[in-house]
Amino acid sequence: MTIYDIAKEAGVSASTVSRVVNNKPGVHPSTKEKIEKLLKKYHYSPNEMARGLIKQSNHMIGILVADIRNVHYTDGAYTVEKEFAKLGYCCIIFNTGSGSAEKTEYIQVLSKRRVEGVVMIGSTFQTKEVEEAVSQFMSEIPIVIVNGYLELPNVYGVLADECAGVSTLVDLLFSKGHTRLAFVNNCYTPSNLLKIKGFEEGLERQGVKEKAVVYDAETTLEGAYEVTKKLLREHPEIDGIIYSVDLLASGGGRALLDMGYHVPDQIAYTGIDNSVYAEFSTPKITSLDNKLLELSMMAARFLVDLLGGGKATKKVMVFSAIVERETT
Amino acid sequence: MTIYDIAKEAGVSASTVSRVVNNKPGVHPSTKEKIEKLLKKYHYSPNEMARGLIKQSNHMIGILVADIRNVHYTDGAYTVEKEFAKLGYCCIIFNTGSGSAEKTEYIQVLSKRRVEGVVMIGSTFQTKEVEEAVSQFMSEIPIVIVNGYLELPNVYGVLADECAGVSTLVDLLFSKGHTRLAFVNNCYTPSNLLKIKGFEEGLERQGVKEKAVVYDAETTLEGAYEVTKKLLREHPEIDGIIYSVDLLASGGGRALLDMGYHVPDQIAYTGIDNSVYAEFSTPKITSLDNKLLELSMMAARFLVDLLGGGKATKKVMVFSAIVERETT
DNA sequence: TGCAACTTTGGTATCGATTGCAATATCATA
DNA sequence: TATGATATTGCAATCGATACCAAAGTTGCA
Repeated sequence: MTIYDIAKEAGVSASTVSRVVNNKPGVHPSTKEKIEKLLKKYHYSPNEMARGLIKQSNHMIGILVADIRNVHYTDGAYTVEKEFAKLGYCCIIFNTGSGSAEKTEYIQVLSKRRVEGVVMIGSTFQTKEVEEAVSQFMSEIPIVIVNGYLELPNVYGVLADECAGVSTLVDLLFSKGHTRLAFVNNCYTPSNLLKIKGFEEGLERQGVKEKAVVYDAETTLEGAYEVTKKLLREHPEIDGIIYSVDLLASGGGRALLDMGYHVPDQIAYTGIDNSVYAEFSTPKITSLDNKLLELSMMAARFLVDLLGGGKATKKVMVFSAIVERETT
Repeated sequence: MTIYDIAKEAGVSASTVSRVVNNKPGVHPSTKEKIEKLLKKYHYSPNEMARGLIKQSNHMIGILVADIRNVHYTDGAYTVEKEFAKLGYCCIIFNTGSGSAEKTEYIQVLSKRRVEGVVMIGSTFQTKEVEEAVSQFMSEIPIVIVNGYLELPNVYGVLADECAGVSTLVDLLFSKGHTRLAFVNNCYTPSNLLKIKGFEEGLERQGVKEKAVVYDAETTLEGAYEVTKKLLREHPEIDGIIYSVDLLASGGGRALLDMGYHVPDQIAYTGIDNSVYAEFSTPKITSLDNKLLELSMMAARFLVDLLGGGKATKKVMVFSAIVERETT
């Protein structure tokens, strides 16, 4: 059912039907009523592709999510979606994974779809390849990155200050008397590099002169378990561990228990992300809440403002908050 | 940058450029090369709205998710998304919430967007209102519902057999010597009604004559906590509880602990959904895995087949599996 | 050289809407 | 009844692509 079908049956022109569909003035009440009746009868639903084509605007935005294993990220995506659905926008969501190749591919797809704005969620969007793809295919529309930033005129960033956050974790551990700290990392994302930086800065601020102890682990419970055992074998003096993600902290905590350590007196540890792992592990894990949900909400608001022709801050850093539980 | 801009600069017609863009034969190699150079130079990206309009197909599908608090649902949505992204489809995702009004609204939105297929995730799509909206606005495209079904020619269902599942939970409890059972329900969704039915059928099969004990609780840890206490005050004989969702089981379990019950000897309980609550609560909760991820994957495959002109089973019931942990 | 066969290219209609302008109808007033 | 003002309506161009068909150009062979 097109606007022409309706027009023919009503004995009017397509223009008139269009006016009725869009509730525009200048249509005789009786004509309007007749047309409205037909619209209902045939459940007419305007073709948004055609409309988008002529209007040069389709009320679609794109959402790219880097890591769907992180519930905060997916929740963030839905937050953005809800915010835009309220405004009558459609969201095209792609789960890009952590690689750059897929990301640039999806950037091109979104460009072809002529989305009017994009929200990217994840620190892994902060790469040269993404930057290039954006500047080539998306230089005309506003882009807001959650937990990332690119130095381009149309890109805005809403980031957790993970560096500062982790250094406050160091402070916390020191304040509880844990001064020989180690960091267990899972992978070298921009975000994790900041965490390590925060770890080192925290130690420095506390006057520690030696090189920071950093171990690598697989992103699994078992990986963390093994690495934690290895860590304490090689560095028995360690009495505080910061894990780059809660998952690791959960697996590591189990290792500590099995090794007979008393938590948190003898050894304390924290996770990062304040995920379900932190909340539901035994013992419950002290963690750093990056407030990704708030960040996503802020990103959505920014994009809304930008689409409305308004301004937004180019780069916002939000402080993370420590959620203290039973491991410190 | 449109195809005409490229054509003008190359000194050819739009038709020729179109042929090159779509890699169609019949273009002289030298012409082709010249055009390709320009396409790269200007980062030409074809307007998919225009393309969709003329081609009468835009490679978009819609995903409606009823409940984003259920991680399995959101995971399911991403599973579907990934499956379709592989095939070059775009997914428009809407989080509809549990109400019917929003659902019918989003069905209309998807219809205007001319999506070629839809996946709905959640039992709450199984309502009269949704059925009507679908038959009015979406009778021409294939729809697959995860955990739901509608009696319409273009609707396909992939469901967990929750009724059978819960009755096997009853069997499990009986086999462990727990014969005075209660069911704690959170809300009366079609899915939960089936669970209750399974509960009653299970009891009947085990030869229980009395009326099944069913309590209602808010969908919160605290709600389950309170209701569990009330339940055991009013029915001290109860020695087994099935909670309609893991969240309740987690909260209820805490109440049992606080009341001094010994789990699972004195009283046993289970959740449903096999969510993080089941896995991470202490004690770890025995739960029913509805295999929503597999269901979603199956739904995606069905829709792919249907879009490819193939057939799919109208309604598939998948057996749920008990994941036994520490509470039974 | 002439003609058929094939390759390459362009013209034009089309998809389903919107929109400015022109045309017509309606009405009030002189 | 004539006139101008206003209310309705339709025409035709447009958005950015695709696709069929015709036209032009090229090649091979008699």
